[in-house]
Amino acid sequence: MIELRHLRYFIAVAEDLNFRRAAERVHIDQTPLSRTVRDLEDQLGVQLFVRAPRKLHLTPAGLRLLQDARKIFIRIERTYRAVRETDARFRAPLRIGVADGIAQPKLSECMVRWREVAPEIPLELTEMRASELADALQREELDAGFSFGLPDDEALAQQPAWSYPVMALLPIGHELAGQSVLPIADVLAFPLLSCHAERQPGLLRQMQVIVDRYTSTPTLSGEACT
Amino acid sequence: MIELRHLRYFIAVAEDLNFRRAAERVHIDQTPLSRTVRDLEDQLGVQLFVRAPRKLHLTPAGLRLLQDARKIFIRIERTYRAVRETDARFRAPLRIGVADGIAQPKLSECMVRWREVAPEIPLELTEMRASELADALQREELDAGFSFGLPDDEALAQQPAWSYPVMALLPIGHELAGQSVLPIADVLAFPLLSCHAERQPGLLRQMQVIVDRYTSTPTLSGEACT
DNA sequence: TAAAAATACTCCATAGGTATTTTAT
DNA sequence: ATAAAATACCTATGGAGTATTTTTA
Repeated sequence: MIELRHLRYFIAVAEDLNFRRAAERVHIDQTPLSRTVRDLEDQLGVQLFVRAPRKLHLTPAGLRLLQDARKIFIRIERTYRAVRETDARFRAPLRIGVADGIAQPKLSECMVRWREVAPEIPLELTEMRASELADALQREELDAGFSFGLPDDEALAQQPAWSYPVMALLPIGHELAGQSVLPIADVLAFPLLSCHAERQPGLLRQMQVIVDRYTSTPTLSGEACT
Repeated sequence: MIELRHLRYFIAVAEDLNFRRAAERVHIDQTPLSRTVRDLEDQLGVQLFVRAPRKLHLTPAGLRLLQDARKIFIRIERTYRAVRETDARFRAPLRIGVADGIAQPKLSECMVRWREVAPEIPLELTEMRASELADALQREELDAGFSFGLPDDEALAQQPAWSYPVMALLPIGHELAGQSVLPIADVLAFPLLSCHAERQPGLLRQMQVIVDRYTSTPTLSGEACT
């Protein structure tokens, strides 16, 4: 079977037209070089060199092989480079930002699933504020992020990933305490504690939407998602 | 050093996504196959497969290598074919026709010289009549030929290759015998034996030219070429 | 005779094989 | 229990080296 070794050695001899010097170039002895070139000729069934005692020269077939073999090596090297580049691109960790105090259980579920789907691609999670997350995405310092929703921005795509139930936290003696499911309107009749406007702007916005919807439409009476 | 062996084995595994079956395809055992693919990965410094216990799949870099490696093998096979064709074309013997009883010493001189100049291209000499030679050249069954001159023909190119001295063969007691150099006119005063009109038409034509020139111009007295 | 390639042989590196273990279904 | 790949170890092919011969300028 013809191997690249054969072609490497052949090229050296064809370029030097001298077995001794060619042998030095490829760091082997003249003997195995001669033998390997001869082996190549046998396998091709073609004479590549005319071996005159003092002068060696290529046959037309040898010239053809020299030209093509050089191109083949260039192609092979290019392939190795492309493969390494592809690897580098895909082995870089997927950089994910987490903002707004996204709950950990969901995230670890995601990470477990990721390991099943693409174990060769590492994940890099970074906790940050929502505004920093938006900036980092803009600057392409992140590949994706999780947050409770960012202000609309043409340069950012937002998709719902999952949802949380809205819970009411009440003092023990509160008149609404004890019911497992509360109509939103009932809850909104009482003063509420807002979340931090700087820290969880997305969450605040979502809460605001709910409050607005249920307080400006008194006839609405459905239950909140449990 | 990465050899074609590595790429051949890699392609088999990448196509089957199963080391066992791939090993059968390339007629080796699963063990050396695994080892060789691993060796390829080490040399490239790139992971080509994701080895999950029951399912094997390519990394993006592996996919890239598969695509490129296939093309490389196609290119290599094409090269071998081109080299063999070049060889076949140039190794075909040079077909030469010899007619008109061309003297052997000159021909063997030519053949010796040819071996020096192009030992890898064999010669194929064929003796034939001059008319056959012309036909064979027309039909491209010969590459070249030697003769004493053929009738002019647009499709044939004729070039003087060498010349012979003209000798007079005389009976021992002849009045002209004994002189080492004879004026042509003296010889032409006697009846001459012509050569065979069918066998050596070219030679006959050349002799006729000489006879015509020297008998129609009685004042001419120079010596023939010695 | 000197210079270059081919021969004859020797050695060892490594390609390939056998037996076994590991791992997850 | 089974199936697939990895590990450990062994064998032997053949790639590479040393010494020598051949051949022609």
